[in-house]
Amino acid sequence: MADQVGGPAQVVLTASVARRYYLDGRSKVEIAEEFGLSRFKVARLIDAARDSGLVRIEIRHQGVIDVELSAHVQDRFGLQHAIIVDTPDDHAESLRQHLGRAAAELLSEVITPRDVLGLAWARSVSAMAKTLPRLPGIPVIQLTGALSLPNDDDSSVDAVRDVARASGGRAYLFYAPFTVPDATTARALRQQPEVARAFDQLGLVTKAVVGVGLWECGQSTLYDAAEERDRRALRHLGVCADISGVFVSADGETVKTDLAERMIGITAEQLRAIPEVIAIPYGTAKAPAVRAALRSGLVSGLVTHTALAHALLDNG
Amino acid sequence: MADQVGGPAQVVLTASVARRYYLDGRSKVEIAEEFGLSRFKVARLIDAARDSGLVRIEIRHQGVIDVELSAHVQDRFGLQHAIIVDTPDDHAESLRQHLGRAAAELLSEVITPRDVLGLAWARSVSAMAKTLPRLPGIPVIQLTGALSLPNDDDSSVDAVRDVARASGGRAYLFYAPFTVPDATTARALRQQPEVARAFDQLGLVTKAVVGVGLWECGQSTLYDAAEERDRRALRHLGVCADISGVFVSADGETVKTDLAERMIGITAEQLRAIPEVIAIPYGTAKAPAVRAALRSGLVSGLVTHTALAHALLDNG
DNA sequence: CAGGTCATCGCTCAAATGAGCAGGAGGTGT
DNA sequence: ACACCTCCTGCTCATTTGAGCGATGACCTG
Repeated sequence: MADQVGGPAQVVLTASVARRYYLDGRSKVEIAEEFGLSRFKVARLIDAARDSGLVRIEIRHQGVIDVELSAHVQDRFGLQHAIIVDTPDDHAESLRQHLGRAAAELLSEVITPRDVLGLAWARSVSAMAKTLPRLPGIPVIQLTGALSLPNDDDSSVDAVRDVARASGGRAYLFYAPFTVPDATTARALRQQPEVARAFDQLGLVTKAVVGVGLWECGQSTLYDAAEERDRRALRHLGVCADISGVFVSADGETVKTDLAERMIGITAEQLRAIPEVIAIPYGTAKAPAVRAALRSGLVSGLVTHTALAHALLDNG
Repeated sequence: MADQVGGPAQVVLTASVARRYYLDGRSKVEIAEEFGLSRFKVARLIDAARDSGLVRIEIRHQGVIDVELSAHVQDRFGLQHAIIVDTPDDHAESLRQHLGRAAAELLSEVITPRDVLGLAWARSVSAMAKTLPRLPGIPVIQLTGALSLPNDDDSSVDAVRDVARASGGRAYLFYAPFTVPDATTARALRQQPEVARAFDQLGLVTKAVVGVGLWECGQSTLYDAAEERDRRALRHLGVCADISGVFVSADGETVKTDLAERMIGITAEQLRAIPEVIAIPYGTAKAPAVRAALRSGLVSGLVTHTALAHALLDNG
């Protein structure tokens, strides 16, 4: 890698040849004729130019996406897509907006007119829905009920409606809570025409966007909304992450729970049947949950920020 | 050139492919197999990566040589060699040393065991001789007499002796002034055994190093040493530059002068017969003289500094 | 919904390129 | 001086790559 090109005349010649080749896009044969050299000599000069560092090639992106890190994460976890946004993560709201925008761009890029889109309830999914510019006219299916949050004007329904409006396709939405006190109520709700109609479409969903929660206080809206009994029960069952209501252990196994019977939402089997599931997690604290989600194989796409990506790689 | 790569997934894919291709040196076919693409797709991604600026290729040299400028000058004036040294030009002595070092490197690079080297009298040639590391055992011929300079311990003879010592070859040197008062004395001096022996070799010289002076006060040691009559006479003859005693007009024509008969040195014809003549001019004021010298075709190699190179190109 | 327009894709064929090899020049040690 | 050694050069042949083409599909418009 040290400058081993030779004397100054050699350096100048090498630089000229390298310029013609890399910057002007000439072929080595052309260059050989121009300089009166053999094409082999030209090839060796160019090799020397690269080895010596006289030619420097760098790949970088001036946008907010860290392409190297994205590729690394994608490769490391065998994902179909990984978008790592280089953004400060001190403010949750702005972070969510940035990730939402990136996810919206990703979605509008990968969606085709033949797709059927599923949306789970999550604040990051809502953020995405708001910045989504325009989609082909595809059906949009609501995957889960909604949890009402204090200081929050979004709901799962809004996201589905927003996206369906952007696409011009049909919206399968319903108004129902994510969790109810008992299994009977849940069954009854699932019989509701709107809910049933949406859930009938679940098998057709080809792409979905979900959130990921860590089964700890403040790291999952589902956890925060649950009763203490359920929190403990699931923790004892080894639940580490919830993927929009589907529970997963630290080693990536799905976990069957009683709570599931009291929920209005997609099941683990149905989620696994979706070819592409994009998650939009944020916050380094969630790293164990994201790791579990990635291990489970339920998630095939990831949109997140650099800090969480590094956390994933450091101990992944 | 604007980012026209597509969405974020595309950007990440393109970056990965570009990395594999440019940084890891994989073939496009390999990359295509690895990513499950056609090799055409890979090629188009790589093209897009270059066009969009995602891949940036730059050619630069961390040494003192400005390779781009050197190549430009070499091309512009059709030179065999051009070495432009990027060095501050406020101090003549340090400038001379830098150019001398560069010229020494150039010379030791281009000289072969079959060459016969000619050295003219010039301070820059002396500077070169001092830093010359080692050469093949070749003959070294003194091309001109010497001018004694105040505050200067060098002479043409020293340079020839230094270089001959570095090469281990034979030195054809003599002790004579560059100019004498009358033609008769000059003829007599040329009959001197040492001088005659050196001049007999002139036809064999294959490479020479010379200085270039501008025919103005302070820009040519020959001018400064000349009498006022000669200064004016040559100016009226249109002399612009002196190339180690060979006079050239601004449009590059050699100029016959009376002064030439009173000089001990190489003639225009003899100089032209030398396949490679390297000049080491410095100081932006000399730009017109250097231009004249390059136009004359007598000089085929140039070692100088960035400021003079820019001056040459600006109005060349 | 039909037809036009545009971009994208993968193909063919010829040119460009790389890996490895043999010959030769220059340098070196005995 | 001689043999040896190493570096450099240009070659052959197989692989890689690029230019241009037709087909496909998405989007636009009437």
